[in-house]
Amino acid sequence: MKSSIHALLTKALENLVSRGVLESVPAEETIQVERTRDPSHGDFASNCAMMLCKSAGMKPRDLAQQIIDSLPGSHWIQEVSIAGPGFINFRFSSSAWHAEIRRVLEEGVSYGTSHLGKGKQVLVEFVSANPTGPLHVGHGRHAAYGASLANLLEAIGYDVRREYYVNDAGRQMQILAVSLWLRYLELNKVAAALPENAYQGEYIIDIARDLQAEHGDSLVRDPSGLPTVADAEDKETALSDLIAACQKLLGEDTFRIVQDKALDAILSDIKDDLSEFGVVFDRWYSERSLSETGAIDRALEKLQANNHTYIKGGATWFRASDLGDEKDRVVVRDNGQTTYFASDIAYHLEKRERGFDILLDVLGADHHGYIARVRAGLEAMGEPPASLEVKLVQFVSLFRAGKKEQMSTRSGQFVTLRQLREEVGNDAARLIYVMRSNDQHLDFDLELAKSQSSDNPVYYIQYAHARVASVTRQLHEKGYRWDPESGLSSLHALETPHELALMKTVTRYPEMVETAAMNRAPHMLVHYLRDLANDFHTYYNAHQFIVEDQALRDARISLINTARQVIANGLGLLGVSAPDTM
RNA sequence: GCGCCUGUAGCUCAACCGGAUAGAGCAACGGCCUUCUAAGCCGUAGGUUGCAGGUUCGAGUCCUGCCAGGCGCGCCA
Repeated sequence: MKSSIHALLTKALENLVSRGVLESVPAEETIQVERTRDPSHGDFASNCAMMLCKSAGMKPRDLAQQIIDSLPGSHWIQEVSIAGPGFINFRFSSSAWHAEIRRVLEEGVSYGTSHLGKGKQVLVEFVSANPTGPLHVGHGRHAAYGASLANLLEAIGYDVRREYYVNDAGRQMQILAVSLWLRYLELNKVAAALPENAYQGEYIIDIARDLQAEHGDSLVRDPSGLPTVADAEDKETALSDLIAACQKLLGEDTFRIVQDKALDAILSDIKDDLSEFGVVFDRWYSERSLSETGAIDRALEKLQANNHTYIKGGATWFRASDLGDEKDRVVVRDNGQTTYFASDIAYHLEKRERGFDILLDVLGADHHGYIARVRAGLEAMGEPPASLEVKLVQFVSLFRAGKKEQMSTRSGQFVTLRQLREEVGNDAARLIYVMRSNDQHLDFDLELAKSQSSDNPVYYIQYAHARVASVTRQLHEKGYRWDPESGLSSLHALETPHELALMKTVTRYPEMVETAAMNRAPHMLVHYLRDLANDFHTYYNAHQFIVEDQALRDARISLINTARQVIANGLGLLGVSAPDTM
């Protein structure tokens, strides 16, 4: 509906250009059309006269009048007027609303989808948590946000792929391997201290048990010669020494067996967890594979070929500061190993090589330092830096009975995503996670999420859906049958304020999907669905749907079914179920 | 010290690239179940949008400077 006004305005402006009133038709995005907040202003408003008055050398209201005079006729438009400083207000005829309501029922599950993003490929990378332990509640927010965002982008026509970058290389994996092996020694009654800065979590013991079942005591070695971490001044360095000593003691192949055991166990747990949460990925991209496939070498060669590197102190540096980063970055250490950053830009280069137009990364707020350097990397490799789009997700604080819970992965003290899901349910978790803007800290209150009350928006929205289903059941019990065609041709019978309001909210859905997707803001959809549910509940309380008059009954049932359809579609994009009974 | 995010009703938050009178929920108070699910609805009350300037027809939104909170600034990943 919005786009039809947009089209009318564009036509009018073209007419004015041909008559010499305006110099040129402005760019598409400068012609803004918005829903009005106040119904007395009509249904839609445009500020284009105010935007263009300066270049036209006219007063805004005079230009607005000229634009109105140049509008092509349309039987959808009932009234056009000038208001305030120069707004052009449009009011749709009831037949226009009825046509849109018909569309909802005809298009069904695909109502709200569009082709805005057609032909563009987007790679949404999200979660990408280190596979060193189970996902916790913070990762859950990334999962819910990324999945909803990907769904939204898909709904407006983008070709979307979802990817999880698996950090299966590097120091954290080595610490994990050592932690597992020490736990395994424990199970084999060999005394060995687990350093406090190793992974302490209970889940490591479970994996150690598996390792023992598979390998018996064949991986046991005498740990007495290993360095201790506990008394060391610098515990991180001491831990590195311990890693090196373990690698030597076990041998590279055996160490790898232990490490891969930990990786496989944890990764498969993460996969199960996410899949149960309704979050699926097209690909789990191994960091390790980047060096194996030569992607890192390709990236480094590109940097060198474009003269963006230099050698200092035996290391290879990338001149990131030339391209907007705050300092230069090491890509190859003096010991010849490439850095995590080298993998990172190689991964992003590889995404571009696969043909993605938009590289959309969902990252934790603590990663904001990456943006400048990865963009610099892309630019240095000859890729457009703007192709990288980063959405930062702020932290989640978990509250139980008004008390904040502390979390730390290494110490093993955290609430896992799985525990959260079991406690509050997938639906409540998915919705509450995306209810707030991504750059807003989220206070996740467990008691609130569990409460089956109006505090809890998920129930409120689902309840609206269930009520429509319930009305349909009642309808059949009373021996009636809903005739959609009769309902749609009787929509003129719906003229109470509640009915008109619901009609307008329902038909706002396609615009909402578009806005939420373009703003990368699933929370806008949540707020919309709450509004819609509110309009429905209000209507439900004010009027009886199952009435004697067949035309009126069919019209009302048709209308509430469009609300049901839109709620189902919207919740679907958010990964939340739309139950028929509650 | 530098950088990113945040600051809106008692609390948790909205406000669609700057739009018309800043909106919801919770909490508080008062009403609505012999009628399709009361997990609901209606009403009342609640604001100098952290502070001070600036930009313009118009600023919660943009710019500058302060104040407060969170996070980040490794040849870690």
